[in-house]
Amino acid sequence: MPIHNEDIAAIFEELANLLEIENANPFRVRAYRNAARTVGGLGKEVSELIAEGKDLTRLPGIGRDLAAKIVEVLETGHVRKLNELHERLPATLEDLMRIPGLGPKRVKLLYVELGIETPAQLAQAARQGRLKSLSGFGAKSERTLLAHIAKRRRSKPRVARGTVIDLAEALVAHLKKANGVSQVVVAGSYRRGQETVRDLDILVTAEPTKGVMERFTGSDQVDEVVSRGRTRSSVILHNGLQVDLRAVSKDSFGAALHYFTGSKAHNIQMRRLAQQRGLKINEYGVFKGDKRVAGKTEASVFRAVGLSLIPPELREGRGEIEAARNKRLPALVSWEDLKGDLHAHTDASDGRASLEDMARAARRRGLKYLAITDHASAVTVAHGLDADRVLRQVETIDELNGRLKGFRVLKGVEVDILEDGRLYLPDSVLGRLDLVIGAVHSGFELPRQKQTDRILKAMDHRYFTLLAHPSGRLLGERDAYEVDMMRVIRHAAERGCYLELDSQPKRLDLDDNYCRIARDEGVMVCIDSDAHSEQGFEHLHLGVAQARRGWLEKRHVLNTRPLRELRALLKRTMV
DNA sequence: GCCGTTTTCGGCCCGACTGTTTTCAGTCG
Repeated sequence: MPIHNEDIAAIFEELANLLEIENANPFRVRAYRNAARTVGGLGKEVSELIAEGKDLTRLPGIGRDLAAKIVEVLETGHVRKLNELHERLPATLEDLMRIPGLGPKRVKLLYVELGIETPAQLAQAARQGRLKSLSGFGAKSERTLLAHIAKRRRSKPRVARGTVIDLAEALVAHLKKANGVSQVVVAGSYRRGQETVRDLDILVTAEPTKGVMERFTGSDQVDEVVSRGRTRSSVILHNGLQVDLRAVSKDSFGAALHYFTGSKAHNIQMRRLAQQRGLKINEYGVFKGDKRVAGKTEASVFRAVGLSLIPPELREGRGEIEAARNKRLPALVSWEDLKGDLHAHTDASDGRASLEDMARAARRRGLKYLAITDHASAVTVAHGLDADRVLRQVETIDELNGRLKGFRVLKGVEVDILEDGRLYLPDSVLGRLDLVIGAVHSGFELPRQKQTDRILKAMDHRYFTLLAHPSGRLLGERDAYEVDMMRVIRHAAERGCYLELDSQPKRLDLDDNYCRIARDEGVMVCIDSDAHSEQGFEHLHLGVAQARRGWLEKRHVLNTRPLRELRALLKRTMV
């Protein structure tokens, strides 16, 4: 059973929780939390870094002790330190910690004074009115804890960012109508373009703040008001999503926007940097003593600590501050850079619009070319094309290109990679096309080695150009299949083929980490819509955000090239 | 437990809101 970074992060997080309950040095606790965040947010598997001979103590927040514990987990699957703690504290205390309103101090009190170890025991004690005997607990605590347990409102699952965009924009429009409001921005992981979000953080400038707070907590979308203050309120919507609102003055807007955009790791690094320069950063500004020296704009905050503005998508504490300091920030790819789209479907397979309608919709979006890549598949649910129908579509495209001005439809196919690595269509057909996208649509359960070999073999095919949605994951629905992505990326580099970044809200596949690795390994990424309708091209915005999170510049993205250059790149040099 | 153009000790990011208090601890982001 391979140990993944998330497993190590979970162990460190549990160590932090249990140590906190034991009243350990809070900075020691924080060290475990920082390490969990570092390992969890790492692009590569730690096991891989070790295999490459990298020194783990060079990772931020990882020193000798924690590096040794990481190795211990990888080698044995557990950490002795955690086992020791479990001899004194039941593992189920973690479940209690996840109940809103319960932290280490109160969990410890519950356990030591009342012997409560599980949420069920807590509920029973609350119903019997026994919690009131503890200092810090009252009748209100008993009621709210019971409600939380009944609703099972634990840590909420993350949802795909693409599925909350409409909601976020509706909330912004709603708040803009409140009295005294001038600016409304969704900050947080949403603004950083993260593929999934746990909640929405909305920042407003308002004077006074009363009107906007009332309008926010009184919205008919709100199921429950968690907290309501003068500058900060928190609600849970009917769909379960938590939304936090923060109001600041205009003078603090930049500092607050920076602070609430995060990420946490980025903010901590920024504050350390400020400290080193004798400055203090909080959400109201950058301060030298009592004097505010910056804060009206985000740029002013960065400038105050000697940095140029770091785009939100990079603010993950993955080296962006160092890059800014060295004036080596990437010039990130943007929506305007995209010249075309190499992955779209028509009603010939599982799309909803005709070939011509799709082409015209792409042109309306400002694109110069579009590859039609219907499914060629044994999977009948997608109405896959067979060889004859592919060839007939080739003729239709030739005819359409004769009529379209200033736009080119490319002939392609999304062909199934069979379990043995062969492609579903014969060379006689594939050779007639401008590009061939290979995709895994079956055999998700193959073991890692077989899955990897299967994909590598497909990439060796003389007509293979692009690997579609390389991991196969569906956010919130299906995990990625087991595959050695490093070998896939390196093989793409050797064979001169490309990797797709599929922009579908639930795919966003490649993910940001592998985009960055592809960049480092010299493999170009293609940001595709995988559109199944005329509206599907909108999703390219999501793909661009993901690419930016992966530090990709225009030159790293295949479909930023004009048609002539693209054609040259699609001609495989290796055979 | 980590970390170092004020180094190997003595610091460690910062503030708002709630409930239970009577001046604040605990939790959260």
